[in-house]
Formats: sequence, C-alpha cells, structure tokens
Amino acid sequence: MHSEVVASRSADQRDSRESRNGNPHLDAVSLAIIEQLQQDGRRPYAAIGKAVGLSEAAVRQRVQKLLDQGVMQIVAVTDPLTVGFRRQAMVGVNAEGDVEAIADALSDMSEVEYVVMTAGSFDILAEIVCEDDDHLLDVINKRIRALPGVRSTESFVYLKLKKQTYMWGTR
Amino acid sequence: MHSEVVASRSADQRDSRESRNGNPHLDAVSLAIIEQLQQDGRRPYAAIGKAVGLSEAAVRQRVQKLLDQGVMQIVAVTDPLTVGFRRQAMVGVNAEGDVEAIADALSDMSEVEYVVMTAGSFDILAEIVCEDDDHLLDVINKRIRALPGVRSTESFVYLKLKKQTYMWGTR
DNA sequence: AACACGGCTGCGAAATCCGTAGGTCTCGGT
DNA sequence: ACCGAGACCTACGGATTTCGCAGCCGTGTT
Repeated sequence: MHSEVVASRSADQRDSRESRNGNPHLDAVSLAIIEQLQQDGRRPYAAIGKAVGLSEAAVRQRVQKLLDQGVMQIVAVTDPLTVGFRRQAMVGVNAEGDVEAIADALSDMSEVEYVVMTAGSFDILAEIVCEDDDHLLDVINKRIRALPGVRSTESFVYLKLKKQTYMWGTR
Repeated sequence: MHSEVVASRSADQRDSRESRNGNPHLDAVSLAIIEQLQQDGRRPYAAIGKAVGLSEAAVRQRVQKLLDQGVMQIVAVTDPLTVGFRRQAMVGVNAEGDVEAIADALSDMSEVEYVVMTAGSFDILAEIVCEDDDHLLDVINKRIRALPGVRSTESFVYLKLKKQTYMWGTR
C-alpha cells in the first residue's frame, strides 16, 4: 500500500531541538507530512495521519508548528501566463557598494518575484514578472538601472518555461 | 472592511469562454479567489465566499475547476535550507543544436528545480538544488556539461535568498 | 523523586466539505 | 419564437473534518 513511516517514538522526541545553524530540525515524520502537502495542500489531517502513522491531532499540531516556524507555507501557485503576465525575465545585476541594500530595494518592487544574491559574474539575480514588453522595459530601464549602486544589468527574457516544481525535500 | 468584489452577474457568465490563446479566461472573481488562496491555501470556502461575494458551493466549484484546468495548484512550499539542501545555484547554459531537447534533459534531473529557455547570452537557465558542494559539483560538471549539445555553462552559486513570493496575479 | 516540558492520543462540539437538486441566464438550432 | 443544452449560481442536509482540551508518557533537570 502506501509506504508507512514507522518511527520509533523515543527517537522522534529526542530529535526536536534546534540544529546548530539555528534552523528547526526536521525528522522523517515531518518530512513525510511535508511531502503529503506538496502533493495536495488541502489534504485532510486524518488522511495525512494515516499515511505517516500519526493521529489526526498530532499531524495538525505538527503542521501548525511548521507553518509558525516558517519551514513551509501552504499557498496557491499559478501559471503566470494564464493569469495575464506575458513577459518574464531574469535580470543579472552587477552592483557596487552595499549589495544587500540593492537586493532589498529590488525585493520591494512588486514586479520582482525572486531575488537572490550570488557568487559569480553577477552579484544579484532577480526574476521579473510583467504584463507586457512596455512594462518590462519600464521596470528594467527606469527602475532597476536607476538604483544607486547598480553598475550594469543583463536581461534574459523568458521564451519558454520548461519546468517548475515545488518538490524540495521530496527525493 | 475587506474589499468586496462586486461583479455584475451577467458580465461574469458571459466571460467564461476560452480566450484566443487557448488559455482559460479568468474573471475578476476567480482572480480574487486565487488571491485568497495565495494568502492561505487552506482557507475555508465559506470564508473565501464571504470575501469575494459568492456562496460556499460556488467557490468550491470554481476552485475545483481552476485546479482541474491547471490554472493553479495548492501546495506546500518549503525553505530549501531548512529541509537540508544547503547549496543552490543558477546555471546558465549555452547550447547548440536542439536546445529544447537539452532543456528537456535538464528537466528530467531531480536536482533541477526550474528550467527556462531564454533570449540573451544564455539559451537556458536552470536552478539547481543540492545537498552540499560535492553534490552540486557533480551535477554541473558530470551531468549537465556531459549533455550532448551543451557548449558551455556558467554557474551562480546562491549566497542569500532575499525574496521568494508566489503572488502572481495579486497586484 | 518530583517536576516541567514536549509530543502524542482520544473525544465531543463546532465548522467545513461535499453531493445534489433546482433556478436563472445565454447561446444556438429548428 | 420557442425549446434544449450548457454554464453557473444558491440552498440544504448528511458525512467528514477541524478544533480545543484533558490526560498520558518519555526525557531531562533539579
């Protein structure tokens, strides 16, 4: 049937401290719960409990804790194209000075979906979601390049999205 | 209070065909429903109904349809770091020949979270999620560079994730 | 030993979900 | 003009789920 996760109780309870990097530690059962919710964010607690070998209430408490801790969130994700956003691009940014401040400024823009500081020939990568070419042009040229400290940018306009998963932790 | 979406009934019902690009058309009410679920994927239908001005059953039917059509999915998303993936990178790929086939090959790799074909100095951008440096190195050098048609790659190792939203359609 | 703490179970009440029947409006065919 | 099909909504009762809480059990501390 569905692979039960049998976890010795005592082992579970020992594992509920923080690991050294300050992140909450996740045991096998919590990972299994996350996997269930990655398949269907609305799956009932009782069904999850049956799959991972826990009571409904226990699953509910764990899920609530994972949400509170910010380990996961349960959200609707959409295909941008069907929601009316026809132009997307990844923008590589070269910056000088306070790079993190620039990353914060990018994060404040609503058209910017994703910001990450990187090592390599770009200091920052930012994903932009726009309604049309004019909108995209405006964001890149007028707003991003105008930020103080931005030395140069390079844009990669999306032609075709091939894969997009939310399956972290499910391998 | 919370901004009600008042939609003239007749206008709604007219709007439920396919738009010319084959994508299901979304009216204001469906967008409002999506917004609600982007804030909390488990929000009860009745609460959503109150917010968007529809009955519980109507919301339920719309949500089901949006899921069936693939317009959205309700899933748990996690912070990769807390789930044990410590190294991430964006890889830009230059390719020759059948670029789409290469993108497909990348998509088949479980470590590859995100693949997009682009215009610009890279043909493909791929996001890699790995457990450690060895794993990352292995994926990039042994598996990606080994693909026939891959001319060159450039990697951007993630230093700090600054923003990651799932708020498409919410502006 | 006693106690605090974290985590699990069990249970009853409240809230939610689900299927379905029935109404309205629009469009298309006869 | 009329009728039927289809899309979408509301209403409603029964099944299911969620929720809060009391109680229990290991573990670690004093």
